[in-house]
Amino acid sequence: MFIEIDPGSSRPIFEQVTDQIKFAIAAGTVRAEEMIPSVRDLSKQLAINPNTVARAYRQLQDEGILSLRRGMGLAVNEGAQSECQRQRKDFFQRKFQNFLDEAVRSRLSDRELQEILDPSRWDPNRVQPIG
Amino acid sequence: MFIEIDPGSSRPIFEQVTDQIKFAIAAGTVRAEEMIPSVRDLSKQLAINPNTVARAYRQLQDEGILSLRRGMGLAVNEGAQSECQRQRKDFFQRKFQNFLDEAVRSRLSDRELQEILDPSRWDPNRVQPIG
DNA sequence: ACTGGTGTACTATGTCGATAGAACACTAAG
DNA sequence: CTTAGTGTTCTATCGACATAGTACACCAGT
Repeated sequence: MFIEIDPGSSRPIFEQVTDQIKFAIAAGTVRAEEMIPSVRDLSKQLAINPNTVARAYRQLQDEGILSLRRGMGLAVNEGAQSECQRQRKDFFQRKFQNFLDEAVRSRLSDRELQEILDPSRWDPNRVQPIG
Repeated sequence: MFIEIDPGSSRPIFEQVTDQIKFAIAAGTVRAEEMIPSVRDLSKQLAINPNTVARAYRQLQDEGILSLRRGMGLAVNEGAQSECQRQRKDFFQRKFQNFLDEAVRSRLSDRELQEILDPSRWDPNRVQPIG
């Protein structure tokens, strides 16, 4: 499981963890019935506090994504992948809509918006999927 | 000057204020040599603490966007509009690039991304410019 | 001079995210 | 049984953000 954390982001770290674990499940990096990294392992890998990871794990249990195997760790639930795929799609849908809304509210010109969204200006090599 | 604050956002309120004032200057809602609302007026209008507004104003002075008229208030500087337009363009450019990067990193499929970005699915009436 | 309106500075309080460290109950493996 | 590794819970501390309230120096208008 490969996760990246941005400490400078205004988004809380524990939410970044829950997001990225959901995305990993949606992508099939971890499949149903498989175990996810332990609280202590992931906290060392990401150089963050174990409590922060534990908080993310607790929330994923509350959402029904993960289930506790006592003494073993946490496992991905059966229907989790399709659920995470739905949430991922919704996550980016909402994010892009917020982007458009804010652009309109700040009176960004159509010409400027078109330039920003122009696919021919994207850099497909700037970022690569993790894993 | 019309500004909207989202108290639930993880982005600090004082940064939301600086952003929106820059956007208002970029849009020409307030022009050079004009005064912006007083600390106390804007804090009442937005229902936030005067100290929060003061912090935003102080930062805008440090950036050279506003200038102090002692006893009067703060005025928009001469070259502020073009500067704010540059920053606004850059702000949304960066925001959209982050959106794309995060989508790629989470392995969102090209088909899903295309659906989200499809202009024919936008709702042009959902949001209106402020002012 | 006086009043009222500017921005600014300061202390105190509360919330929230994050860290640090300890302790607990549970279980697999030796 | 012992050991080591699970997740969980708790207290304490820190920093950033926001609020509340007060005080100050400055200036326009009357």
